[in-house]
Amino acid sequence: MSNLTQLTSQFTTQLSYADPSFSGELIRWQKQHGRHSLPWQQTRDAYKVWLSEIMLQQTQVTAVIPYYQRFLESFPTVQDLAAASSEQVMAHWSGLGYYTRARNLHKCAQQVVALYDGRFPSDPALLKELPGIGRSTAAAVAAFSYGTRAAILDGNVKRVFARVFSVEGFPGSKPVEDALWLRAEALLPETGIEAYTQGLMDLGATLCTRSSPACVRCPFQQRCVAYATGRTAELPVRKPKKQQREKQAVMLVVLHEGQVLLEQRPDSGIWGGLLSLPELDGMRDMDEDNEAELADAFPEVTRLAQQFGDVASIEALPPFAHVFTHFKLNVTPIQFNLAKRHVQVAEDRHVWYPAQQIDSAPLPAPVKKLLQSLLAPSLWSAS
DNA sequence: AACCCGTGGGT
DNA sequence: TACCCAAGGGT
Repeated sequence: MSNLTQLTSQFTTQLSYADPSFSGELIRWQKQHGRHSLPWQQTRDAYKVWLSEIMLQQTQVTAVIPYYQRFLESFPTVQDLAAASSEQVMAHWSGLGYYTRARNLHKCAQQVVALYDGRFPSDPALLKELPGIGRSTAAAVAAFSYGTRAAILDGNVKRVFARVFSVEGFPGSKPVEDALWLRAEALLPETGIEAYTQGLMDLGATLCTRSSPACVRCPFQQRCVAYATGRTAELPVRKPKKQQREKQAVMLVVLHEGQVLLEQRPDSGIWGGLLSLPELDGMRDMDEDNEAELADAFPEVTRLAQQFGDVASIEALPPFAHVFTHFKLNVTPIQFNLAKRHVQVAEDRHVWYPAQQIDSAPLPAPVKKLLQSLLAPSLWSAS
């Protein structure tokens, strides 16, 4: 195939995706049936739009709302966020997951202040260069804040397109995603980008849901190939599953006079940049013989605890499991009550944290939950 | 290009 | 229960 033929073919393909009636129907539907009173709507403040879009990455609306409100109360402007300490930002994000988002959020705020005098650019190409903003988030921020004509492609859009146009293949794979981007660009309306973009999200979130979609109320019922062929349950194609691994960790709960010993985790890897409980030798791959291994670990973990002070008593706490997207972590917490605390070197990653402040500490959700149950107010005086 | 990165809710 | 997956980005 000649280069010219190839170009012509691509161009023709892209043109064939275009269909003004698609955006027209969606915009009409969004204005009448879409969502209009989410906390980050009814504003064109790019800071608020951007904050909501970052929080909503791979995260459901109901989970985001309280975090969004707390963030705005503590950091009303991008300048406030840029000036905040890293620990303040991480503490506000604690429990929301994907903590790289929080570090990038902080970096992004600082860059917007330094490079753009606190005003987010309206050009998606410039937005995409900022930390934590990819192609889809850049388009959403530009569209909602400035009315810029740009295409999003999130999970909602992938699901709607996969069904309406019967797009085969896992939407996360490169070739399928490329094809979906082509459609997303081709279907953009000439005007009304805000209602159109919101409409794609609303349709996917409220009607065209993963299971039992409300096709009877769908504006695209007439043109939906998956509906016509009874394949809404098969599209979009599921992610190919791979077998999950299990890991185990022994966590130390070292207590002394109402304070608990915490450890700063590295920026990369699981729970990056958060505080957490000290662990025995990191997280280990699970083998068949983990009970024996745990028994072996007891003297080892005791020696570790003795680095921090004189151990007065030891108590095995109930083990629990935490399931991640890609592995399952079995945690064995062991409590050490210290009679006397050793002096710490200044630059190590350990910190004594007051039990009263656990609620606002930058901790992973399961660790915070464990400490909250353990360090209930009535027990503060215990050790 | 495929994999890594959290948590909570739904089925 | 175990599995799926949600307003994705970084590497």
